[in-house]
This record gives sequence, structure tokens and C-alpha cells, in this order.
Amino acid sequence: MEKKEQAILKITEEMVRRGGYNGFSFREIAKQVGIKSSSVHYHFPTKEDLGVAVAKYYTERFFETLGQAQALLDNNKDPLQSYISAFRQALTKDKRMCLCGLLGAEIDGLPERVVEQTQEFFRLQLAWLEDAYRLMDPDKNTNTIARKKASQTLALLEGAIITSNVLDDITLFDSAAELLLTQA
Amino acid sequence: MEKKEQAILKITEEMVRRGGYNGFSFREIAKQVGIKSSSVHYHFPTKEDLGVAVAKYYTERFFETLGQAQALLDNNKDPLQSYISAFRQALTKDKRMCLCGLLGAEIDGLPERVVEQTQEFFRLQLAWLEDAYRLMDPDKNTNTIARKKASQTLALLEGAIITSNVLDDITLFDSAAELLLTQA
DNA sequence: GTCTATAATTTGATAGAC
DNA sequence: GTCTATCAAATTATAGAC
Repeated sequence: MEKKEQAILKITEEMVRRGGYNGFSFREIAKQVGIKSSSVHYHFPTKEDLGVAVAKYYTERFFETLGQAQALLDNNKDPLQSYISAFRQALTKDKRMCLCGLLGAEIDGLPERVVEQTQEFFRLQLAWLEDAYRLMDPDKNTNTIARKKASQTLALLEGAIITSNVLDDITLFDSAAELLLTQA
Repeated sequence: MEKKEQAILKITEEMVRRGGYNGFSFREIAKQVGIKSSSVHYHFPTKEDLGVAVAKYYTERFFETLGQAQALLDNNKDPLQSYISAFRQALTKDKRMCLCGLLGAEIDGLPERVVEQTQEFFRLQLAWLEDAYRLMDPDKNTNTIARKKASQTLALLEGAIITSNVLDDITLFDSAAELLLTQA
């Protein structure tokens, strides 16, 4: 990944997390990066291309920061707590929505390839959580139960990040997250 | 509410639930209603006005359809089940996001008065749920506990409607909703 | 890789006739 | 209340020079 492309993706991420897929423009990105919009088109020919790239970029960074569930366990860390913290940071550090949560909310109006990349984010989240629940308690969490808990966890956190952001009240996020810990 | 204004709001609701606040235009609405865009401006002078109106319209219809928690109890209906069904219908009947859930995800990029109306939707949801939990089990659900359960319920359902819509899998919604019933 | 310039379209909004 | 006509601005995207 070249440096200029990364700069473009960083700015685009910020803008998408503020206003969604229709909330960013080549001109505005160009201005903030310090180049011209035609140069942005050179790196990402169409808006759909840039949309796909930013969703992929966000997904990769999310999992890089989080790490593998097994690795967390090896370091005596609770994977579920780490996962919750990853979502919480979007609120406290960036004071912004989860990028793919926002794209997910807009899914019915997105170009095809952006839809697919957003779906991939959600599939990867469910797979990571399912794996984590199985590793945490192999006896209790059968495949079926782990899968169910994964659905519940992802839904709760994506929703909590919205309610908490809308009403500007982090306790809404924490109250919601408690539900996961009492039933873990 | 005049008939033409209602027709405009109905179409606008559909369009917002597809593409968010930036996903509708006066011209497109006008075309679908069968008038000209300047006539839409007559009823709703600015885009912000129309955005506020459609959020209000959606909120009012949501609670009209749902009914009061006390009234549901009087008819031997489970308020929590009724509430879950109200969200589920957005998916099964309309195959669309919750309008205010989408606006909530986009909150950082919305005009001020649309933000306020969206916040009002979430406040009313929390108040309704808190009331319902207290009525359902006054001994167990103190004000504090009812408030917490309300946060959890709203977050879970708003998130579940996203995950389920993104991956086009209603079982994701149902799996998530189970979490509410097992702890009620 | 970046620039200038521009095409083609869409958008929110308004003036004024009827 | 609805229309025609139009404005000013923003948008995605491309051609071609350097």
C-alpha cells in the first residue's frame, strides 16, 4: 500500500464515518489530502472502487488491532472483553460510528461491490466471535450455541454504538455491554 | 395532515430507509408522487424541514402501531414480545432498516433539527421500554434495572435489524432477540 | 502521478404566472 | 397549490499536458 493511497483512505474513512457513503466526495477528499480530485481518481478510478477500498481498509485494521482470539487467550486476556473494548474505542477515541455499521445501515442503497465488502466485514465478525466463544468454553459453547452468542454480541454492540452516539451518552454503551458479560 | 403531505412523507420514508438522509432528493420524490419538485418545496420548504417531518412521521406511526405498554398488558399481551415484533416487521414486511436507526447511524452528518428529532425517537423508545419493564415485573425491575434493560433491548434490536438486513438472514434477528427473552 | 480544464448530470432552492 | 423556468452549486468522471 503506497503512502498516498493510505492518506486518501484515512481521510475517506473519517468522512464515511461521519456522513455515510453519500457523505464523501472526491473534491473534499482531495482538498484534505492536499492534491486534486483527478489525482484521487488516479488511485481509485470510481467512487465504488474507493468505497470498497475503505471498507476493506477498515476491516483489516479492525482485526489487526484486535488480534486473534487464541492469541488473546494465550496472553491471559479475555477475548470478549477485548472485543467489546474494540467497539468502545470507536466511540471514545474517534467519537464516531463503526464504519461498516454505518455502511450496513445504508446497505439497500449501496453499489454492489460495496455491499459485498460490507457483508464480508459482518461475516468476519461473526466468525471471529464464534471462534472466541468456542475457545473460551468448549464444553458449554457448542457450535450452535457459539454461533448464536456471536449473533447476539455483534447485534448488541453495533446497536449500542448507535444509541450511545445518538444520545451522546457512553453509559448507554456500557449498560448494553453488561448484558454480554452476565450471560458469558 | 393533508393528503398530499402524507403522500410525500410516505415516499420520503421509503427513500430515506433505502439510502439515508443523502439518499433522497426533491425531484425524485416529486416524480414518484406525481407532482413537480417546486410543489414539494411548497409543503416542506427545505430539505431539513422534510427530514425532520419524516422522522417525526415515522416515530408517531411506530408508537401508534405498537400501542401503550399498559394497554398491551390489559389485553394479556406481552409488551416485550410486541415490541420485538414491531422491529421484526420492519425487516419482514418492508425489508428495510428502521428509519431512525439509519438516521442514528448517520447522526454526525445530519442538520441540527434532524439530529434533535432522531434523538427524540431514541428517548421515546427508551422511555417506552423502561415503562414496560417496570409494569411487567415491578418487584424485580426497579427504576435502575428497568432503565438498564431498556438500553440493552433497544441496542440489541437496532443492531439486529442491521446484521439481519446486511446478510439477508432473518435468523440473525431471531437469534439476537432470544437474548432478551431468556433474561426477561 | 499530478495537474488544468471541462463535460455531463444532479442537487437544493427561488421567482413568478396561473 | 401547482406549474414553468431557471439559478448556483456540487457531483462523478475524463482528456490531455507535463
